[in-house]
Amino acid sequence: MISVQEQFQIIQRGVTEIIDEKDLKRRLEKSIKSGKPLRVKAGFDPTSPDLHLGHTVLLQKMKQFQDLGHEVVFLIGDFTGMIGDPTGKSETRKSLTREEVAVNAKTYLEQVYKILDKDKTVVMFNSEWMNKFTSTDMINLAAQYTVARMIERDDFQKRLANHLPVSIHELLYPLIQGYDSVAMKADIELGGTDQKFNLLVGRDLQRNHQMEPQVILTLPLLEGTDGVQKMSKSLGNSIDVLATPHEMFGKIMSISDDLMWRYYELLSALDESEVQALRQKAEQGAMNPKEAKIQLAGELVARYHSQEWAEKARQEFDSVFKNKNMPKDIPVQKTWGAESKSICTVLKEAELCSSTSDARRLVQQGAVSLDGEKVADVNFQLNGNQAYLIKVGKKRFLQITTD
RNA sequence: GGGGAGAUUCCCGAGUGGCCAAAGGGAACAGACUGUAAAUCUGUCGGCUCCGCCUUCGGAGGUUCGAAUCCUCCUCUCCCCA
Repeated sequence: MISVQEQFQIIQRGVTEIIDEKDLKRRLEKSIKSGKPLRVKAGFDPTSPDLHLGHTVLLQKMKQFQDLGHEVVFLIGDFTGMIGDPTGKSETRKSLTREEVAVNAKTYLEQVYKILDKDKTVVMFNSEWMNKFTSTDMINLAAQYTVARMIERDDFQKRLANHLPVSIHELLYPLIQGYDSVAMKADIELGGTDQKFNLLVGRDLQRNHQMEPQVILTLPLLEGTDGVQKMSKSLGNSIDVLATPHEMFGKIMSISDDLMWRYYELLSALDESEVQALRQKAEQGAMNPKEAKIQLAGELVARYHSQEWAEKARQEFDSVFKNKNMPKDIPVQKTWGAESKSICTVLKEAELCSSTSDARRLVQQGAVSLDGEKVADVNFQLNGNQAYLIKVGKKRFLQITTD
């Protein structure tokens, strides 16, 4: 059994805040003595079923707990998902239907096991206990918190200050999340820094239920590819865990140099000191930052696919962007009939651009080429029954074949 | 219940009768450059049979030669009073 100190070292790494450290150590000690693992809770909203790198910061931490022999509970907020967590939202989220939630939860789990140990993971749904909740129970729960305390929360404060709506049911969200901790007797709860308030409510409610309050661990939020907002599917700045090797590699290569270091810090398995060393080298010009980025992209692709794919993705990237070759897996489409079609029509029909107008603009900007020749004329006609290689911008390709 | 403010193109946000497909910023896309799809600079950014036409400014009507801008009703939101 690993000692308290050693466990603490591992747990504490990369964590923003631990409330409360002493509690955590005490509980670890108790766990070692009794041989009873701690129950670690992390809740997920089944709203956006695609797991991205932002989620993995938390999942990696969960994995560490698993490796330390604790019981990790992946809690799917299928009940709360119908409310929609107001955290960090500038507006009320739309509620999901039961069916949507169910489908999303399933998709979610499939992806989670890319990181967590499937056999060791306990999955719970909070509808398990929340569906049994009566209106009376709900009122009793709501009675345990005051409005003043609830709207202390940052998100509510901001929205209130900006004259944006806050619905009553949103105030219930932190309460239900907190009650989950009571229902499942959580020892520890993990969450992003934006979850701090909700996690604290869990402690309060546990106390009210004569339980020892859970220890809470907050983890930093990963910024999306834009480098500013937190990674989220709905903001379109995410890198999905299920992204293809090429896509994942490419997206990581496209982040800014500054952001790369942040990704190193939060995602890489490298030690802090190793990252520091790398950073120094790059900043002193002893190493091209591009190399550091390639290394990072390779590491992550290898983690979610394989070493082999990482290598392939790197070669492909070099080939396409460094040596300006054509990518290998160009989408192929059969030619149409005998009649000729204008270039813009072809681009639009092949969904290489969103509209004919868009196609015209691209042609006018010199972004479109045909068999390596730039197309300058918006009305350029392509013959039917003829093979072509179309390129739009740097990354959109289409091969038209005759057979 | 009473009084006031507001809903604008992907997002934020100007615009209060024609000069508005609608300022500015962000995102996105393209071009140049480059160490890469970084940074920087430039351009584009409703649709179409594209130098012209069509459809947008919460919804439905109306006034007007002409409305995102004025009027009426409706939906939603915020603030103040009770």
